[in-house]
Amino acid sequence: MLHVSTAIPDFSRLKPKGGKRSSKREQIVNVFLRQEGHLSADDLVDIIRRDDRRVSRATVYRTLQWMVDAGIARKVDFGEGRSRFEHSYRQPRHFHLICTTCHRSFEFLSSDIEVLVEEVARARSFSPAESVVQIRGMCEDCRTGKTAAAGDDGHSDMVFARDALRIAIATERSGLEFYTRAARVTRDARGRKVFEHLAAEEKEHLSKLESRYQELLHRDPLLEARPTFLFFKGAANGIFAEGTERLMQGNDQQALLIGIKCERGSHKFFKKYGEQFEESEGKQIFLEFADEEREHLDLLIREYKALVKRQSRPSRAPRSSTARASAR
Amino acid sequence: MLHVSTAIPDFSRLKPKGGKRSSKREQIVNVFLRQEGHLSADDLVDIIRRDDRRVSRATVYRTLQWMVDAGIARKVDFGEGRSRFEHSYRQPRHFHLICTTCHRSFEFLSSDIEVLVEEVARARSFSPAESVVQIRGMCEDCRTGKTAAAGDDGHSDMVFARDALRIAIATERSGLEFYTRAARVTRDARGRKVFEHLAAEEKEHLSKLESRYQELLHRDPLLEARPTFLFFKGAANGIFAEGTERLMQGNDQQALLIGIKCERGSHKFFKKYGEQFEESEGKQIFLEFADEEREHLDLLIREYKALVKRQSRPSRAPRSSTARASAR
DNA sequence: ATAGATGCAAACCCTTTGCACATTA
DNA sequence: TAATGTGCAAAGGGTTTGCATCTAT
Repeated sequence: MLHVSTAIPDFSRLKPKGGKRSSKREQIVNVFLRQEGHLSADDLVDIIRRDDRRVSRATVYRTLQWMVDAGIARKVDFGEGRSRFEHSYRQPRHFHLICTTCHRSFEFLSSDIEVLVEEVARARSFSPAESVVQIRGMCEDCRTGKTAAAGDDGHSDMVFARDALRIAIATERSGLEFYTRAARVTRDARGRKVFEHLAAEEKEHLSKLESRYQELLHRDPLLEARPTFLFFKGAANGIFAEGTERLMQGNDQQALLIGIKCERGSHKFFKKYGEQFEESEGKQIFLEFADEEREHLDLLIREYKALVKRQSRPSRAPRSSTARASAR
Repeated sequence: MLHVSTAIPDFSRLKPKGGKRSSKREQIVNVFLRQEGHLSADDLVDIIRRDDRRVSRATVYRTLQWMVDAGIARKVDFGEGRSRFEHSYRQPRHFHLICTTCHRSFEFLSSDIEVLVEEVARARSFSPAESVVQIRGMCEDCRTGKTAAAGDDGHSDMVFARDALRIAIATERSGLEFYTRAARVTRDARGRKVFEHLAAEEKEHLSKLESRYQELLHRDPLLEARPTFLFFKGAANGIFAEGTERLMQGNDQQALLIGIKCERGSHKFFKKYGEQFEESEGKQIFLEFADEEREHLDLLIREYKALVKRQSRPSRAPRSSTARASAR
């Protein structure tokens, strides 16, 4: 039901230490890459043997080790007493929901959990290399007694793109709210104009993102119902929301500074994750969004500098100190 | 270096299905309970054999299984290809930092991570039974090349009590801030008095908690430097902070409602965790704190009802709208 | 020709089990 | 006595390895 990996990268140059080409290894690698989900060594042996009976178990084990070294595969341990292997080229580290009844596993990413994990590690002076987050329990299918659609989940690129768009849209919305309010509370005419300009841009880009989202849904009408893959709550809701709240308490200069801080946080976040992901529509969305935030950031910085310059001049505009009692 | 388990519960009645008393099993259980940290079956065999050569590996495995069934031990899998076992009577599920260099492991608890994990599970209609969070990397000792103090960390009850106190103090502080501000913005005289009363109570209890904290430090001067075990950021900082912000936008009635919501959240949180923990000073602190919050909650509810009643009467008291600028 | 890949079977590691014997209720 | 615990050795499952053989460069 879920589509097969589309863009298989050139793994031939990924050889760990210049191994030789060999038909068997390539065969095993190809079969592995064609599979979705989390395979045990035995699963892979079975699948390989369907095509070619004369492949030894040892070769499969050796090839799996080779793939791990080459960065093609990642070894995961679900506590079953044996290892499983998943593709590692397509996406960075991620977390798992593991059904202890049907033994299927489902992937998700959570920047929020990652942030907390990093905080814990820092607090304990620990250098984290790899984090394992596994939620074990019973999946919906097993609970409701549905005929579990065989195989693992193997999240598709489209779900990834959908979630990336949702996060971008949520961020864009809170950015729009921020600039709208900033424009309202800014007294300096030029500053207000900047915020109005940015609000207009956010609005335009928001509608672009929304139509892109619709277009995605059009490609797969069932897409919206698919389970969430990216849990990026903090990023989607938090970055601008906090700034918006702080807007009321500051002057024009501070409003610009808050905007700068928000855009910088947003830019860094989307860039960081965008770069981690492998080639995919979701990655594109993250990187494009990072670029847009960067542009806003640059504009805000320029305006901030200009404002400081203007204010430091002797003939600076008089500051109004009336705190408007806006609708409360 | 870290103290040995103090209050070993009566595990003789914890027998899974009425097993018989036997010297060997008791011997193994006692040795296990005397150890700190995460032992492999082999570790345990070695230790047992130091006392008594005539204990078979099979018996140790069987006894470990028995302890898991009895709730004395918990099996953990650190992905080493073998199981490890930790005490399970002292604390509920927790997470691990695992040093892949020296193979020691360190425990921590994070309600914040737990909350996120539950959110993910809910979003994917998954019934979580058990969550595994492992941060793998390099510990401070290995990074700085210090002579790693052998053995695992085995967090002590005192660290637990210290962290429980810290969380209680942080919550108390933000509660104090909440009531102080609530008293300032409340127009209704009786309502104001309630908030003032609660603020005074929080202040008093705060100083009690602080002196208890000092007393704990006095018992172990190095305690403050020990690494954090409880990461309860959201609980410590979040519950009242949000309410404090919302205070400004509401009327007296809403202030009471916000207070009720905060105290209820706080009470539920401390009760939930307090009940999970095994007998210890930390558990006591959590439960005592939960009780205090419950009292506040009840008071607030009574006051809220009284206020509603008064306001619904025709001859209601005139509202004074003077916001007292109390000592700030 | 030579380094590396493969197949096979044996070895390994951790863990469980069958069975005879010992211990406890 | 009946039920359960223990030791020993064997078996089990997953994985690795030694070695002879094969295959690409």
